[in-house]
Amino acid sequence: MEKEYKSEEEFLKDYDSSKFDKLSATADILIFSVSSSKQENYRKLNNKHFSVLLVKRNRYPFKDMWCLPGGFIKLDETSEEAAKRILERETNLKHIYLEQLYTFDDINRDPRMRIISISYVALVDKNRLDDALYENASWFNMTIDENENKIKVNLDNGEENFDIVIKKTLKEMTTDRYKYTIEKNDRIAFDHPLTIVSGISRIKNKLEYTDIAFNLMPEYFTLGELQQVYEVILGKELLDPAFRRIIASKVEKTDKKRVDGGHRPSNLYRYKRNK
Amino acid sequence: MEKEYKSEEEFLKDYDSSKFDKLSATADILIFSVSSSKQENYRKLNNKHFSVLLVKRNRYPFKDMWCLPGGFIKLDETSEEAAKRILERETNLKHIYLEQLYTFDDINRDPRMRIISISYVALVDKNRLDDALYENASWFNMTIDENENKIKVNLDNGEENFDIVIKKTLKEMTTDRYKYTIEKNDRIAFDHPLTIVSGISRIKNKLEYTDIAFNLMPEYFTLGELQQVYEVILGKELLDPAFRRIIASKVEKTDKKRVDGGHRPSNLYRYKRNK
DNA sequence: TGAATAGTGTCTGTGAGACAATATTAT
DNA sequence: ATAATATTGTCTCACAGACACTATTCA
Repeated sequence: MEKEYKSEEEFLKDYDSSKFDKLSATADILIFSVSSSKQENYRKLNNKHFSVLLVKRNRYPFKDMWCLPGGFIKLDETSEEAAKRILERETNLKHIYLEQLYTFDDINRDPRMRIISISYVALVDKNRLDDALYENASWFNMTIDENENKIKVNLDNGEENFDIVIKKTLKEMTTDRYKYTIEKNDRIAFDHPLTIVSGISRIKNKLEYTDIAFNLMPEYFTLGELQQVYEVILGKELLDPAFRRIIASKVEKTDKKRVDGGHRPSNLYRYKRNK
Repeated sequence: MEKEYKSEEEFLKDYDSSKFDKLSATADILIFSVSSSKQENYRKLNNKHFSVLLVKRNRYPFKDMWCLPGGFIKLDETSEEAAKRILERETNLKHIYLEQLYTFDDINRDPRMRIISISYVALVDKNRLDDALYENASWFNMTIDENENKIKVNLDNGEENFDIVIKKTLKEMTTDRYKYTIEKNDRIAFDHPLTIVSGISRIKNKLEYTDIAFNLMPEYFTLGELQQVYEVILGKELLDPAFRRIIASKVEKTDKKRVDGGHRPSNLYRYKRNK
């Protein structure tokens, strides 16, 4: 039998918050960037890679495995604030592109207790980072190989190299939507392989119909560099003229040039907001 | 000073889960559908509306206001399972299109305590519903009016009629992404106006590049009806030939016909998965 | 017969894909 | 001179927007 209250104030004064189940929540962040590796041939451009920042766990659970930077959400901060706090801790940067991705909450995703993970995607321009990373953190280049049924992501930080494989199964009641399950993974903690794959998929999609790519770029860039960023994320080559046509309205030419090697120098452009 | 553990088992046996902050979580569901209202003129088609199911709160907090169907997530169920449980309670239906929308977690979004809301969008075909709704629930037709800075949604269930107004402000560091803040709302509880607007926006977007619309349709439908569904959700009229071209590959003609009023009968179609 | 919806034909402009051609640099 | 990238020109084809036209029903 429930007591009758006359006002919200009266109700709240009486409220016993302990009668409902409670759980812990973490904010986990996919910090994506594009890295370039030097080429042997002085004429050639640097190779670019789509990369993600992972942290080596130095404590249980999943000790010695890699995981996404993350941390418990405090009672006096939102998940986004927690994400920003962690982002600053890992990269020393504020004002970074950040967007909520998905909330993962399988019952046994953490062996300790019920912990849900509110995941975020951050995009950073690696040029803004000093090389000094937070302890145990490392950039992994990703090579993505996707077909109808599976997504394979190879992760390589120069020292360790391993694959994660995710199985896609069509959800009933709909098309175009998949349920992801981990098929192979022995180096990444928790359900973070799912987070990685979801994040890649989100960024791939948004790349085509938004301007998020510019968050991965420095202030001045060449159209070739920009195109390479699109290419490594989309995982396919684009035709120069088509790319330039599409991108034309989003950039403005500057009077600077980049002299790069044994080939024609290129103009530097800057991001221009539309309208 | 942290104790050294030799194995994960040992660590877990010792683990004290009380040392981290805990909070409650609810699953809140936007149940969308398309309703049709009868026309006076026997020749005309029924008017269609994009509609959402709201529940009148009969207890504090926000007593007597409308809110989304929802409930606390139990420790032994995922948020999706909770959403399905609530969906079945409200509509008596299983196997409904359901997708996670966003996790809202402003610190003071609930006056009782820290409660985060993991929101879901469900799409139902109203024809599958018996009219007997769960207690206090009611379908509200939505009329959406959006410009660069604001989104106004008029809600009407035949008895009550009111507006919510949401202000859009561009997030820094990006284009195309907005922060939503409630500018006007006096009939809807919690931050649910934000949830409603986010859900509308998600469905509008997905309508154009996925097949979700068919989740709002009965098994057999006319192309005119399907077009109307697109029109009421997108909030604009479409040209018949263009619509039929686009949709052609997703439907198959059946030998049934719908005889409707003082005009030419139309063929009934069925959803056909692509390839 | 007329009002209403159902369904089709076709012109036009835009824009992506494809490929060729030209420009410029360091060694 | 050559290998490499930078940049532009242009043809074609697919397709969306626009609008006109025909078909069919019931009161």
